Amino acid sequence: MEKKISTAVIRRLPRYYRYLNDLLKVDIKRISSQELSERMGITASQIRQDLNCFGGFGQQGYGYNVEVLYKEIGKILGIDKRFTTIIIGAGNMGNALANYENFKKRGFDLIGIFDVSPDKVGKEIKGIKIMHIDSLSDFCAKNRVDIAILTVPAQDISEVAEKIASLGVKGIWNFSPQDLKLSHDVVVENVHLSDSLMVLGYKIAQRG
Amino acid sequence: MEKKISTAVIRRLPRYYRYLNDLLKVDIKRISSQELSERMGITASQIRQDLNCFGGFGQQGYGYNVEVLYKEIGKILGIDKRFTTIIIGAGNMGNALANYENFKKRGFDLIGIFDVSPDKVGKEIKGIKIMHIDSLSDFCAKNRVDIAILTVPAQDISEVAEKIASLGVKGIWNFSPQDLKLSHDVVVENVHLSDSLMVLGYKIAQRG
DNA sequence: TAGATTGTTAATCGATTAACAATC
DNA sequence: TAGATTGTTAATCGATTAACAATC
Repeated sequence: MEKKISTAVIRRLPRYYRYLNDLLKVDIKRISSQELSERMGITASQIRQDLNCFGGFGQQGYGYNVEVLYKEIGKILGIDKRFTTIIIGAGNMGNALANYENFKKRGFDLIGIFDVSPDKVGKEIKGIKIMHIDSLSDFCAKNRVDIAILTVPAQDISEVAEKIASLGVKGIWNFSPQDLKLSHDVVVENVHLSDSLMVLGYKIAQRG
Repeated sequence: MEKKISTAVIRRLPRYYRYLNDLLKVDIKRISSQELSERMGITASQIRQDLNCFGGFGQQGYGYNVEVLYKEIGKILGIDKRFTTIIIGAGNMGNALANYENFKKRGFDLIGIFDVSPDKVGKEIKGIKIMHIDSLSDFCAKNRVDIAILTVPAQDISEVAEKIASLGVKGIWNFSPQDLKLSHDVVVENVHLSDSLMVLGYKIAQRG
């Protein structure tokens, strides 16, 4: 019976990963929770608590070996694993994400792009032909698709999402402004850009 | 002495706003916290608690008037206010954001785009000329800029961010993978896409 | 060994949920 | 009025922080 790890902890992992990578770049070999805490702006206690959810990666009196910790967090995050992804919606956002070099490096392989627009279908992004969304089922039958990236501009997202979910996709990265309610067991990660911008606006207005 | 409203509450406001908008669209005039709770997947108690941070928008025995509540939350979020924005980094992501219709509707007016690349400077996106980043100071001196949207691909973001902050920008919407540490009092809202994708990967791997 | 710093337990703080009196 | 549902206080739950014994 493994203990449940809270979302708050998980969301901090990529942050740790980034900071450790920065340390590696400037050749820092070891770091204490205290020093890391100062750099990241969180408490040393929280860092130790977080890391100990996954194991004892440090050493008393020494701190943490940066490279070891970096690798361990990478392992926890599944950096070694590879995921196939498809993008649904070949608009500006879909295009931007298709061109994000970082994702491939992190184990996410783009294998298909879909759209409804006849202007787009047949064209290529990053050497990948844009297919019509009607061929989605076929494509998923022939290829294992782990993650669908939804960048369809608005409206009837739920239908598309439901379809994707039924095709055995394991996760959805949702850029549409809608929340998804799915009947299948699919992991959904939302990126609600408008929400984020509105929060920024609120905070600015508040600051006076 | 106004009571401090937690970030958790504020981050839920845009979500309420969206759901209320959906209700308006299908002509639902009133809603109880109970019914909204079922739609949104959060507790009725939390909804009432959240809303009462800002005022008593409901009516005992009746519930909430959808339109009134929608407008009130809009007011809280500052939807009536207008913010000028500039985009720094005219790459794919900058391009995608510049083309986002929603933002204008929500009160965010794009008034400038900047880049370093000679290929891009002089070209237009959405009728806005891309300027060289060296002209940023000049531009900010001549125009009030509320929000800077940072979509510079990587590296020395901190320098650019620090500069922007010194020019009197009130908020930064940060799409770079770095966290910003600024000496000025500027509101920063991060959109760490790689972090988000890694969390998705983690959850999928976990699900087994 | 002495000093440093972790791993871990206990204390605190804050956010969520439950309960219910107020009131439409 | 009776029924419904809010606004709000109190209880619970979970996450963060503090403290310190274990140990390198």
